[in-house]
Amino acid sequence: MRITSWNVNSIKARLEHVLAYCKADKTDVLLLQELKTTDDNFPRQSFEDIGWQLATHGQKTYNGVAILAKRPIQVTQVGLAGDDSDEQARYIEAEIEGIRIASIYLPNGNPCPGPKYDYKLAWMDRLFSRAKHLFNLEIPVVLAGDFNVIPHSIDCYDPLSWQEDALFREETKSKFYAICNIGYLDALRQIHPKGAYYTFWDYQRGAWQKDNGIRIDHLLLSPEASCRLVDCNVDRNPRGLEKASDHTPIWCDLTI
DNA sequence: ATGCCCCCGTCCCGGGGA
Repeated sequence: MRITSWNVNSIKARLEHVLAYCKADKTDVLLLQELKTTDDNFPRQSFEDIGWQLATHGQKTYNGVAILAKRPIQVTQVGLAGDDSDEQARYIEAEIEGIRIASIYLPNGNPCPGPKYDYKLAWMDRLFSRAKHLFNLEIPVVLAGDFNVIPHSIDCYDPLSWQEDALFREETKSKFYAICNIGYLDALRQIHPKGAYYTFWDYQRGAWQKDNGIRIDHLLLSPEASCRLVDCNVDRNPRGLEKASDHTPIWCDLTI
């Protein structure tokens, strides 16, 4: 089973690209981030028409996450627990074919320091709690999405210039490592220990043309999932299309 | 030090993204 994560930067602006991806049979499960629309305005019918099922957690203008699949989706969580005052739509989780799968849009956190960075760190603490809870279920778990974290220097075209950025500073990485250290495996690095596998290129400064990218979209696997991991990679093709998202899909294949 | 580019919306500018 192939599981793919893609920050589409507006589902309405990217609808044709995403539909084409589904129609081309590129994946079995598609996790989306940055829908930038409400559940009511999500183009649900377009996907149902091609036989896909979907669960969305959207909001107006900003954020928004979704889980799309050819198989039945049993939603297990909408929104990230731990702060009742948090109204940002950044987490949805479901069970598909016995695998617990989360679509995650972790806060950016810039400018840093500041309230947005404080929100990012608090959100990461809440994600840690959820990740630990899921880990203890001893089932296959895939935590996937736009983590807005550059894990290591190898994941950045110019690490020095990102040193103090909210995506790469030590406090951010520490909290990301803490989640990994529960026992989750970075699927991309398990399959490809070395080399640049960027998932995001800025629209500005010709970043795509110069391959000035960063790896911030990740697939984290619990032991029950990682023992089934057979392949993982970044699909750079969608980033080169006209009217592309600034992110490109990352996928992993699990046996059965 | 700032903007570049792109998306959104009580919409032609400003907030947010990363």
